[in-house]
Amino acid sequence: MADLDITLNRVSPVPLYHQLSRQLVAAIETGLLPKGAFLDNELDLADRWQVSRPTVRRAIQDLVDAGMLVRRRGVGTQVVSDQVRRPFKLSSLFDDLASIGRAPVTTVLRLGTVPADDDVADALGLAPDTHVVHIERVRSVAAQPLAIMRNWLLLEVAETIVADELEQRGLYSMLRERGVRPHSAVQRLGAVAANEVDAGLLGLPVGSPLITMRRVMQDNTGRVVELGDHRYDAAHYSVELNVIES
Amino acid sequence: MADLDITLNRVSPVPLYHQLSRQLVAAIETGLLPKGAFLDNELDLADRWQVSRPTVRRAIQDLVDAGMLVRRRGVGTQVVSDQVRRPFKLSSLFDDLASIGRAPVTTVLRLGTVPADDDVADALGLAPDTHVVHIERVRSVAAQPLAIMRNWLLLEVAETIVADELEQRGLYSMLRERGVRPHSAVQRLGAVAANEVDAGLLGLPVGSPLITMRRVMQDNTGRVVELGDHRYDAAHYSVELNVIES
DNA sequence: TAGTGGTCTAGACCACATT
DNA sequence: ATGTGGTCTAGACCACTAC
Repeated sequence: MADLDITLNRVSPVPLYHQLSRQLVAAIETGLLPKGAFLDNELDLADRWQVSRPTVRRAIQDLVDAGMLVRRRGVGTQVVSDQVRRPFKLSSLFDDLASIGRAPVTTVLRLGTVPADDDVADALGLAPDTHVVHIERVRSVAAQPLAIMRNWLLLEVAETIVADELEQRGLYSMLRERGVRPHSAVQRLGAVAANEVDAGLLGLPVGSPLITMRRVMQDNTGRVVELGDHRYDAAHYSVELNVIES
Repeated sequence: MADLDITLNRVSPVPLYHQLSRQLVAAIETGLLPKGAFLDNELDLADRWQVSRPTVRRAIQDLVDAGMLVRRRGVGTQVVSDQVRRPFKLSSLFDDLASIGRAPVTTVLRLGTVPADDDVADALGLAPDTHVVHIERVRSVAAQPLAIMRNWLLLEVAETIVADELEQRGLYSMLRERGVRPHSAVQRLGAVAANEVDAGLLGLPVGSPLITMRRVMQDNTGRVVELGDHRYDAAHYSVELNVIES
């Protein structure tokens, strides 16, 4: 791996460890560091790259967390995978589909302010009947509906949302623009047989298998901002995630 | 939060940052650090606990990764959730069920050596027709079958597995005993309507919704050890995961 | 015995948010 | 202007693995 050349810019606002980890990822993806290869030890790397050992360790740790490297005490650090490992991020289906090169179309079925029912109020931590913004959308690719997306949002972050914009972008990017910084979400994945309503919206026979995803999202101030209840046509959608032992 | 008393054992083999993070988790779960509360700043904490600031930061980072704390530069570190946040770990269904206090029963339907078909060989990175260990099990709780679990494993790690033991323990704990240290897995979740075979095994009508989970597991040497193809009764099972923005 | 990663320290300077 | 977390350094000692 000695022929791996790393360039660091100490003036850049990008942290050194991140500059390092990006270039390591690139080296693995291009095959310059093939599967099974060992990295040099951390002290040598720190010396060669002219950074401290903690900085080297932090860069390596990012790749370990992504499942691309394995460290073993007394042995060394080794490339375990040359696949692109996509972490399971806080993203919308729109982003998912757009990123795989297909052109999704969104139709807004409902958009308006409604009193929260008990379930919604409980999930968002509001008093029952507090008014919230309710959105219902259908996502399609190549005229094939793939997903029904139902969301309930705090009034103060969503009241300026209009349907036109929702049909062009993902909900999360609109929220970010309004100052909401998503931090964490609890998601529950399950499956159901399509009822009449959902089957009709998706153009499927009643009873077709659907993936259900229910999500409660908090922003970086700890405020619960969004409840999502989505249903995906299981014939055309699945969820991939990487799990790393910690 | 000044009344939070932390005790550290510097002789223990448990790292200081882990001793700290465990006690912070406990303080949050017992309500001693309620939702919304701020931690003192990192320098004060380091001084009070008589550890260095990097050690404090590492302990806090573990809780941030678990979604229990949020850090904001210039502001402070705040408790966002008093929920028990279970990370999505490398675990088997057996562990899941056992941990919620129910008593699962495992029935081994098949256990033996078979030549790998193209799909299995490809997933495990073997030449076609290499022999592998194939296992098929059904998991039940209270006489209700919940899951069908089909696995294919490398001969060298699984050839000593016997059915009796499989009915008492999770597969992963048996692998660990044989020196396999699971490191990462790629999982794909989907849904299907039950076919005749699976419906029969689960005691459900044909067409009932099932959750499918396909998993490829690597150990800490980068070796692909296991392929799993599992089906869960969606009426009785779902998958919960936390997603943290990074 | 030699070499590796794992943990820990005691500082330093900076970017950012708030007052 | 002040206080916060974010980054980075240059060491140290230890636990584990392999030979």
